[in-house]
Amino acid sequence: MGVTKKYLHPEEVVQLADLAKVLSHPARISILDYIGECSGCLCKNISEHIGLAQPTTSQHLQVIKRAGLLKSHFEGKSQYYTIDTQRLAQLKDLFQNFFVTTHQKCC
Amino acid sequence: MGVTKKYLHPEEVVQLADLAKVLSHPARISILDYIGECSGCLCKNISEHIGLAQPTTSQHLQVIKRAGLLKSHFEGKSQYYTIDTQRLAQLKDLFQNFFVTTHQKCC
DNA sequence: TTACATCATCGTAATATTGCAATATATAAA
DNA sequence: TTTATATATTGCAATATTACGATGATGTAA
Repeated sequence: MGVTKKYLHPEEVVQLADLAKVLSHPARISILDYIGECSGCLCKNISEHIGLAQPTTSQHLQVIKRAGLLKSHFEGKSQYYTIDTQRLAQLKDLFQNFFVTTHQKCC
Repeated sequence: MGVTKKYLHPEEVVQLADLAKVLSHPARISILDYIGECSGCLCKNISEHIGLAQPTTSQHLQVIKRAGLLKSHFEGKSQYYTIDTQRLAQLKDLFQNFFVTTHQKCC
């Protein structure tokens, strides 16, 4: 019915799925790529760079931020986004762990 | 409009997003976990184990299979699913690559 | 103050996803 | 052949996601 039955699955499985969902849209990967490159850029810059409207870009930014992958600070009217490298490393480990564990079980 | 504008993004970005989408549902992660454990199990077993109906489970299995992460072979009426470990390793590298590259750019 | 720039939120339309009952298909066993 | 078992497919309802125009909120500069 369009509703994911999260309660069926272990907490850590749901968490990994939620993080994968953040990366499951190309715009959000492009955004992370771009922010990494310019290290501190504006929503407007990002929106122009990836070719999506400003509100759409803002929405994607919120999704990434909610997952903890982005930090931001205002300088006057402008909000500069940067990647939370610590959280990124954490994410990397989670995925790595999943792949390694799954692979080991198979063999 | 519910439609992802994939044409805006580089091919490799779209590919990574597509693979992340496979992992973006807890049922599909649970399925991979379970198949890893029993290494060769039936749709019915899986459906009972994760608590989703058989058709729903079958759908998820197709999604994972389409991404190349599952192999299967029939033994009589039964279809045994196993993980394609080579493809899994490939996926691991893709994600790893993304995280490392993104992290390096930031610093 | 006014005018402008940046960004988030709201409202809405189009489309995608999730889940299941019912059904179809195919093989095994009786 | 009939019956049972395993799985895929179909059809549908509920919900989620994606995208954008319009609007609101906030701060800067004139």
